[in-house]
Amino acid sequence: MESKRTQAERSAATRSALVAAARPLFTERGFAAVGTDEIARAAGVTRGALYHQFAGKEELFVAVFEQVESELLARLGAGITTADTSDPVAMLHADVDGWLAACAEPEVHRIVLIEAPAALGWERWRELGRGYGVGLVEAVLDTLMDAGAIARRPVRPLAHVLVGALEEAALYAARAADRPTATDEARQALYALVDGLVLP
Amino acid sequence: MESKRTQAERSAATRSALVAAARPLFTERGFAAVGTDEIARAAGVTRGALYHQFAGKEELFVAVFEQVESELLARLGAGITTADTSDPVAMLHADVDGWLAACAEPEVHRIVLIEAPAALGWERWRELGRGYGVGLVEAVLDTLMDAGAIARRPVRPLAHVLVGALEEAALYAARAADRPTATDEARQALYALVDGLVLP
DNA sequence: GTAACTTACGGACAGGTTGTATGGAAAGCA
DNA sequence: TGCTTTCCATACAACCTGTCCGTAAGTTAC
Repeated sequence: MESKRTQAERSAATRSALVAAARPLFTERGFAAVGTDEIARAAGVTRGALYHQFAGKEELFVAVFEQVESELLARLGAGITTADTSDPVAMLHADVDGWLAACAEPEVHRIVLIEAPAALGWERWRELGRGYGVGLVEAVLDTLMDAGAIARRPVRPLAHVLVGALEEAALYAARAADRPTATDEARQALYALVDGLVLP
Repeated sequence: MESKRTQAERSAATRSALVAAARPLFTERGFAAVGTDEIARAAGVTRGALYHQFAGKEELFVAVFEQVESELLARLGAGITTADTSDPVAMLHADVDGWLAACAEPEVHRIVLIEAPAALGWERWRELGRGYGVGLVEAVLDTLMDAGAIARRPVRPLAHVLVGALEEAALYAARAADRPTATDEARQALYALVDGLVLP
């Protein structure tokens, strides 16, 4: 019976139902264009439940954002930790490829790259993202600097700049009319950029 | 007398008053957080005038965006056209410096980099920006490719990726607690990136 | 110059949105 | 079982956007 559910289970079910309902709506129409009533109805509850579980619409968006980000991180992290540093160019290229492949999903580029910075503000977006994308790039750079493959320099700013390049490349590729061609163009541009970092 | 103003003058005055009023409001609080009534009152008119002059709030934002962008372009273009291609590294570094200096203004990074992609959608943002930032970077790259300073490759994707890096660097620098240090870190990171493009 | 017409603007209205307050149902605890 | 706390639905208040209509200012025709 449903009656035997514990409070924690009830809350968790409602929260995940709301996040699951909001996720495709935010992906397709953006944060501002979709209302809380539509989300609640899609989740099979009312706005009352939404405002009980989340401080507001923005906090619900944060939950969606973190879900997408953590999935993205898990996906990229798996490919990165298995690389070896003896061929830094190949390693960097593999990372670029993994990123572009992941960003082919509309969820990532719409929620993570488009809506989040405006809905949350750039500062909070970056703060949340530090543990994700930027942190990952920092780890890669740090590994390669330790291995002597690229010049030692402050990691964080370089990681930020690279993340900016990666994000823009992903958007360029994802929104183009001829997506395969654009993806390849973006890939080559990123290759050119990261190859320049590797010491001869 | 006011009575002798022509219709075109009246419209132009109202439009520029609205844009001038909206610009600092959007800069400080963002597109979504400031209402049309507040803008109209700050401009000394009513919402009726706003909706007569602009199709909607979004179109007013576009007018603000284009004003900021065109000022930015004029500022950067002046420094770029006077450079010479004999020293490509110095030329690229000068461009980077000019960009970072321009983005120190809150108007640029808030309106152009944060609000615009979400308020207008990434596609329209990019479309409007093609004539501005991306176009400028394309011009620089094209010049250097013609001069043989960097390898010939598709210009547009590389320009996009670089613009992404430039934008993220500007945001990183502008929002840091210790801005001078962060600006220098961002500058060095961008130098490392663009230096890697220059042929030996 | 004035009459007919177009453009610019102010005020009021309808529709929809977020966030809150209130009441009841379900679960935890004694 | 009785009492408290948590969870959720409904109703409500305060917005905000976009539209409608009336009026005033400017333009054109006669």
